[in-house]
Amino acid sequence: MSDDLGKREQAKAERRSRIVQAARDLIKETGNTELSMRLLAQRAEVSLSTPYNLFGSKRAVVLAVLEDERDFAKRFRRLQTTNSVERVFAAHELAFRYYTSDPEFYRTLWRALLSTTNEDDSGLASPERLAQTRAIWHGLVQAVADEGHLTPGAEVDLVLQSMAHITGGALLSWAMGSLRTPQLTPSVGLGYALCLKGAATQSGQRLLDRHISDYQNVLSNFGPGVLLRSPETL
Amino acid sequence: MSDDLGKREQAKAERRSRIVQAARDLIKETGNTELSMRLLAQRAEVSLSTPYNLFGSKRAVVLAVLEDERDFAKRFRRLQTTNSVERVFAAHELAFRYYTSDPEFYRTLWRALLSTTNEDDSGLASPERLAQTRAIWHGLVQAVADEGHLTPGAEVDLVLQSMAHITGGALLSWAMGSLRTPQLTPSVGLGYALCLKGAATQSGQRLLDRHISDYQNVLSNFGPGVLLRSPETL
DNA sequence: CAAAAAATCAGAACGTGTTCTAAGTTTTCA
DNA sequence: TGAAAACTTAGAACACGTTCTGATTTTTTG
Repeated sequence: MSDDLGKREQAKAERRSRIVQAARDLIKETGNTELSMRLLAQRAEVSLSTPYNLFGSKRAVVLAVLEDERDFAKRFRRLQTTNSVERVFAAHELAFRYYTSDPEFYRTLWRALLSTTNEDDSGLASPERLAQTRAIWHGLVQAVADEGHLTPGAEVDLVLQSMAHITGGALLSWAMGSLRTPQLTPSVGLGYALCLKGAATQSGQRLLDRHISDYQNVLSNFGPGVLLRSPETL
Repeated sequence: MSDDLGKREQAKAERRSRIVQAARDLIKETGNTELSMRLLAQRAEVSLSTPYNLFGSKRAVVLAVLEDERDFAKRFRRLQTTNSVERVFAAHELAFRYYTSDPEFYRTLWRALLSTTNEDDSGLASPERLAQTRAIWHGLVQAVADEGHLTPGAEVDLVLQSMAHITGGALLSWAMGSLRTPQLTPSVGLGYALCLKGAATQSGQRLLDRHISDYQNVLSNFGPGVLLRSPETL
């Protein structure tokens, strides 16, 4: 009776979390095997219809698993570094540690997101999460500009967009198997550094050079056996 | 009898091309609607099994449509510009003119490639085509380096990789609806320019600055209504 | 020319995501 | 308390990609 959001809503939330948890467990167990909605329903002890009532599609369920798992914003807050440039790369490494710490899991997740057809536009994350991480990254790069490391003519939003493309492209290659897990973080980091340096002042360029050579060294150590895709993807 | 590759092989090639053509027609007609294998077989006047015998999967058929449609290498050869930097962007605009000239078609194609599960690794293009376009782009960027526009320490292959990620990420956003068609080419071009400038010498930076401001101007004209994704895609 | 090899064919079948219907069950509300 | 609203449920159904079978046709080959 003194429930905050009613008994009905509470039961719904409980089913929701049971579904998300079952989905996560199934992905972690079967790994490569794509999880099926029938199996998921069985595991979560709900009917096949229920996930569709509560989430709308398999894609939405997988997305919920992802958002349940990753709490980038929280971890990000306890990030302290000397200058804005260092903070960008600390955030980057923090973000990608999720993927590299459990590659099988996140690769499956990412693949499931890609494979399910997106009738509307939906994108690859919920609007709220999108806005949140976008705000974080905007703040990070804006700080670089505010500290005088970016050319006044450079538009922060456009640099961010290039960085977003690098992220998406790298994760795509990674999910498809063209990019191996140890290369993922440094490859994206190098891309960030190059883009930023392309918009940087001399002081910024100096700070970025160290990261560029660091990432380059890591990547070069993989030797010529590295699988590379041409810029002309299609 | 005097057939070059036997009557049987010839008939196979004929069926192959009929299937590819039917697939292209169906995509061009129905646009948004994903083409179904049953409809495709009916249209190509073959049985449902035949496309699987000849191509192996729907993904492979779509890929064949793509390679049939795009002949980037051929068009690329008659590209003449003053210096290596200009040639990079001329090639870029040439490559993306395919997509922007028939957005519906290529978006559907690109989506079909993403949606079909890739059990092995296969990537997003056939190995031959991949090697070909990769060779072209490697030559383009290597020329920039050879003309002294790139820092000696910069590794061409790694710059190429960043550019490849930008391409993939942008096309992904575009296919998912986050990036609109008029923004596609300038957005990728800006990314290329930033990455290259990040690895460029002063002479190279001067040449790239013009492209950067050009692309920035185009993109700024779309106003603040631009849909942007954060670097933290997931 | 006849046997053998190769490919296509129609059609059924499997598992998939998703939708729908016709019951049940449980909460809400007057 | 009792009616109404909200949800879940089991189960069938649809279209899809893909695989398989057995019969048929066509090309090669000796």
